[in-house]
Amino acid sequence: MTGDPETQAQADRELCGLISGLAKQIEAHVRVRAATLGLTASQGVALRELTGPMTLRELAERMSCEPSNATFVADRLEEQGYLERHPHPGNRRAKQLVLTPSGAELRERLLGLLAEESPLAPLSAEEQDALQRLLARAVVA
Amino acid sequence: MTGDPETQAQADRELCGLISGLAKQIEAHVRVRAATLGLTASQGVALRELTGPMTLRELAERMSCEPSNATFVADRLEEQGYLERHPHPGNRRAKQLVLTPSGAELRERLLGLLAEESPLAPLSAEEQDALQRLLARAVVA
DNA sequence: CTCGAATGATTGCAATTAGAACCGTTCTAG
DNA sequence: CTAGAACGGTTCTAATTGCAATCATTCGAG
Repeated sequence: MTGDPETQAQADRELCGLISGLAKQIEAHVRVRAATLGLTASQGVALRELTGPMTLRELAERMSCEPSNATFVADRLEEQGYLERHPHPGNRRAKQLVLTPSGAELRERLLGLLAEESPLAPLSAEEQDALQRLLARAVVA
Repeated sequence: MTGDPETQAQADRELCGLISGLAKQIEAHVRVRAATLGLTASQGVALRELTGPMTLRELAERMSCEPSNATFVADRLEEQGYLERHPHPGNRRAKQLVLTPSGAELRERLLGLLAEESPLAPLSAEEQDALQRLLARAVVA
């Protein structure tokens, strides 16, 4: 059933290329939409991932980047008045990132923009669901 | 059949996170393996994608990056004696990137390393095939 | 044939990003 | 209780990356 190692390795490489290509495509999609709101691509990703109050480390995790970079992005969002660093209840080391009202409103607008012409739109709901399950099994592993 | 827009949008966002996360995971995998051969992550990706002589633009396409970056990476590989820029037959603008013998040998070693513990290994051959088809439909679109 | 647009590659510059070092806080073994 | 390790965040620096401008070559309309 399993093909020879040579073919397998080649398929593996092609898959890597596809994943990285799609990731860049998604990033570019976020970039152009975020730009219309005066945000950079990473600010857009951060806003997208800020589904609620969370720690900086958690944001970094969701953004798939280093905490130092998340700090940088949070600084910018804070300067622009979209985000606040609150003391974390129960852990004096951590900070809780909280969207301001204008930040929450901006996020809603961004989500609306991102929903338009998503790079994943060519896939049906069922296909997206299948993709979700496959990826979930590969990641973290 | 299709769920409400709200749920759909949320699934879309989660999918974006998964894809970007897996892409970073693959990049990290390449990074550590390439490092053992004295290469950076992008040099590793370039070597992986250099399946044969190709133009710089084609390499950039395969690496999902800008041509300027591909130029930079090719410079490094050329300095290290793994790559040569040949005049392209039939198009004097283009250059043909060709691996030197030592470059080809290094590539083989890298491919061997990359095959070990691939982040995609948790998926069966059938699952990888399904993933390949789903991604191929989304990308380029 | 010829001129303007498009292509392939490179350069310089600005911005993003990762990595290591660091400080304060929290956890834990003894 | 009390080191010492681990954690969360920030800062600094270096490396990577993308973007705009440029040059040479090629293509295409007229």
